[in-house]
Amino acid sequence: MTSQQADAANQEVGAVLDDDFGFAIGTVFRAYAKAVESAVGDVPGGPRGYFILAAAVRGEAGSQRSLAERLGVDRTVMTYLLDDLEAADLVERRPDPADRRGRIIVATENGNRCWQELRARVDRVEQHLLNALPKKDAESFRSMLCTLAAHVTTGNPAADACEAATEWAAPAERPRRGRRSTA
Amino acid sequence: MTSQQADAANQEVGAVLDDDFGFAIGTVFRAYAKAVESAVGDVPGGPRGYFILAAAVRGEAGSQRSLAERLGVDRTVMTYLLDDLEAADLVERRPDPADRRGRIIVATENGNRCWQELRARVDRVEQHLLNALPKKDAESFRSMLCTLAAHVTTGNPAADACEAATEWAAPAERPRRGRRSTA
DNA sequence: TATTGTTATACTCTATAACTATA
DNA sequence: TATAGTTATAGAGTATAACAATA
Repeated sequence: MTSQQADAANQEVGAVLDDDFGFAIGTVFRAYAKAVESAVGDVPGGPRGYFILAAAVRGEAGSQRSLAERLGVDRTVMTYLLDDLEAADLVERRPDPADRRGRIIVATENGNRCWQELRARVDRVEQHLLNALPKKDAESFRSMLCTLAAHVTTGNPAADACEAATEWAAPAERPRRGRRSTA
Repeated sequence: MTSQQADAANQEVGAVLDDDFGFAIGTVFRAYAKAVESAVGDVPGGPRGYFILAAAVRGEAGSQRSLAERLGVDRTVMTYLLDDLEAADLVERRPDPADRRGRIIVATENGNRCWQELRARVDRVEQHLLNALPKKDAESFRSMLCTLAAHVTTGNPAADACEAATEWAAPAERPRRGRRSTA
C-alpha cells in the first residue's frame, strides 16, 4: 500500500468511526476537556478545579459530598481538590450552621476575580468547539445537551438498560498486564 | 436553613449547573461511559476494548498507533489492551505486508460473533440515553455530535483558542496531596 | 446506628524511557 | 535518523478502610 493509499484509508476510517455515537461523544469530550485544561492554566485540579470554583462562585456548591457526586469524583478526592483550591485562596470551607458535620463551599473574593477571567476563557473554548456547527444548530445542540444532563441527573441513568454481565469469549485468565506479579 | 429549604436549593443547583456546557457534557459522557461499561460486561478493557473491537470488526482499526491516537490512549496502553483482547480471542494482530514494523488489527471470527451481541446492547444504551429527547431531536443531536467529532478529528481542536497558562492566585507551593513524601 | 469529612494506605492506571525491528 | 511496537518501571491518580465528629 502506498502512503497515499494509506492516507486515503485513514480518512475513510475517520469518517466512519466518527459516525459511531460512543466514539463521537468520547472524541468531543476529550477534545473539550483538553482545551479547557489548557485554558484554565494551573488552577489546582485543572478542569475539575475550575468547575468546583464555578459552582462555588454561583453559590451552588453546597456540601462537599453533593458536589463530589455531581462532578463524578470520590468524596476523598474532593477533599484533596478542595485542599488545593483553598490553599490557592480560591474557595473557602465554611461550617454549615444547619449540620455541624458538613462544610459549605464558597468562593473567596480572589476566587470570584479569577473566575471572571477563567470563565471568559472557557467560554471561548466552548464557542470555538461549537463553531463547527451553524450558529443556530450550535444553540440547539447546547440546549439538548443540557436537557440530557438534567435528565441523567434526576432520572436513573441508563443503568437499568442492561442488567447482567455475561461471560465473553475465552475464559482463560487474563493475568492483568502491566504488573506482572512480584516474582 | 430548614431541610426543606436545603432540598429546594439543591434542586436549584442541579438545574443551574446542568445548564453549564462543560458540566453537561461531562455528566452525559460519564453516564454513557458507565452504562456502556456495564453493558459490555467483562470484555477486556471495558468500553475501550469494545470500541477497539468495533473498529476491528468494521475493518477500520488500521495500525495500533493510529487506533490509539483515535481513541485517545497512549500507544503503550494500546499494547496492553490488545494483549488482553487477543488473549480473549476477540482480535488478532496481523503483520502489515506494507510495513513489517507495523501490525494490522482485525477481528477474529469469535470477535465478530461477540460484537453482534455487544453492539445490540450498546445501541440500547445509546437509545435509552437519547430517549430524554423527542425522537426527531435525538436524531439531530446524534448527527451534530458526529459532525463535531469529525471536525475535531480533522481540524486542530481548540488548542489554539488559548495559548498560554497564566499564573493564578496564591503561588504558594501546593504540596501534592495524597502522596505526602516518603518521610 | 448512619453520615460528613479527613487521613493513610494500597491499588490501578498511565506514561516515561529504553529496547528491538524495521524503514 | 525516524517510526511501530514492546517491556519495565516510576509516577500519578483513585479508591478502600479506618477514624473523628456529629446527627
